[in-house]
Amino acid sequence: MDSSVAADNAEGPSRGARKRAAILEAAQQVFFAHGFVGASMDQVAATASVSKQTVYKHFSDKEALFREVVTNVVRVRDGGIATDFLSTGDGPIGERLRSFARHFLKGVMQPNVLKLRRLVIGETGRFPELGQSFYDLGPRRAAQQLALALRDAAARQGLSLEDPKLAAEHLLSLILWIPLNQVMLLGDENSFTDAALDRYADVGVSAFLRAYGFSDG
Amino acid sequence: MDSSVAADNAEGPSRGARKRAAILEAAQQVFFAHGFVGASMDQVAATASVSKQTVYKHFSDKEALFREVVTNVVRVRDGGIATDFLSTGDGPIGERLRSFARHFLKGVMQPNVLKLRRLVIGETGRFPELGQSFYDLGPRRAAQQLALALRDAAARQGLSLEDPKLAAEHLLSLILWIPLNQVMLLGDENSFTDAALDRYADVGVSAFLRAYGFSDG
DNA sequence: GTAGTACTAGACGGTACCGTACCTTACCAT
DNA sequence: ATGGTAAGGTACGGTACCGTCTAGTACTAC
Repeated sequence: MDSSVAADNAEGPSRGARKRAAILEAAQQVFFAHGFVGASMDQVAATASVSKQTVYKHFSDKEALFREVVTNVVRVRDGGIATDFLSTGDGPIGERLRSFARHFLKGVMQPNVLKLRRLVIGETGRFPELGQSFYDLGPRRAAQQLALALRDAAARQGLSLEDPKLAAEHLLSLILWIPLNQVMLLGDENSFTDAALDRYADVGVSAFLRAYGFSDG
Repeated sequence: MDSSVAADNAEGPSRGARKRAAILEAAQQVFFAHGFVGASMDQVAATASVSKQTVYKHFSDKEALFREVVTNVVRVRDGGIATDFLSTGDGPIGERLRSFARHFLKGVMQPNVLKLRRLVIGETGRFPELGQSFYDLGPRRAAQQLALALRDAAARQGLSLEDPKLAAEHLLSLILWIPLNQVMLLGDENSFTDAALDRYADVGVSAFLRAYGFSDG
């Protein structure tokens, strides 16, 4: 009864949309846990508390569901991570970069993002276009935005970066590599405390500032 | 007939050993191409030109074969990549690091190593200990050796690195991240020419030298 | 209330795969 | 040459899974 009230067509998403969302969430969970080949559609249906028929009414087959899951997570993730560096346009460059680095690293190291990355890397052979999407909307976009910001910041200090894109990617390297490589191979999603991640971000930024001649002020 | 002559027990490996090697190689190929779940034992047997019975005579089951394949590749790979930096103990630090970086990056970017990394990352959930092995014998060992070398080199220049391990990992970050992240997600094993890789190695080393105050001489 | 749509539950055909069993064939030592 | 061991070929039991089908049930709209 509650459900029918909640589904009052004034604002609530239609039942179809709700089922669809439940399936997507369940599929995400199952695919993240077992990979594409290891996941079964029965398992997805059971996890979503939905009949298999309904799954196939919303998604034509396993591959389509998988693609939808991945692109969905990429889309959601993308909104949260990359955009809010340029918004903090003022202040000393060191502080701005540290703040960006901490936020970015925390975003990349979220369990779901890690699982997604692992999944995409593992299925690169079967779904090349998903790796492309992930790369374009993740690292590539971040590097581009960062490159612009770095060029401006450098100009404001009277420096000129000869290759802002490279500088941006070096900064990302210094921030991400150590914890990300470790967690990718060792697989424990929760092995880093927030404080440890902040520390990696900070020392990465410091090394970057030294390498590219920014004065920290 | 030739085969029987070649198997003359003076020096040739026994038939069993040869079959075993053929199975391992075939399994490597099949696992690399399709992942653990996606690979079938029939396919392995067929690729090795061996009956399935023989496969199961040498390896108790699919998991054991998989473990053997991975640890085997890790062992082989390990011999080739990390060890020969300390051997070039003399010369200017910039040159030594550049030479190491080029060699190391080329080693890491070999198709088989990339496929192995992708496989290990993808199967971290099912085989955590393989990720551990890969990490210990790969990045971890390299970072440790590199840390020692960097500390010595710094001392020779009158510098003191407060955290040589961190410096080593920053160097590896700068060298590896850009091409490795790209190829992991985009999946084309041959997308970088040797010259492009050398360039990534060189600019990474340069940034490192600037960040850590080494004089290039 | 009633027609129509979305969903549930379970079964099924077809296929693929793991690991084993059975029997035949090639090889090696004596 | 001959017996014994390793390997080949193949079929099989059991299981799991995908995608479909059928039949019955809850919900929505008029």
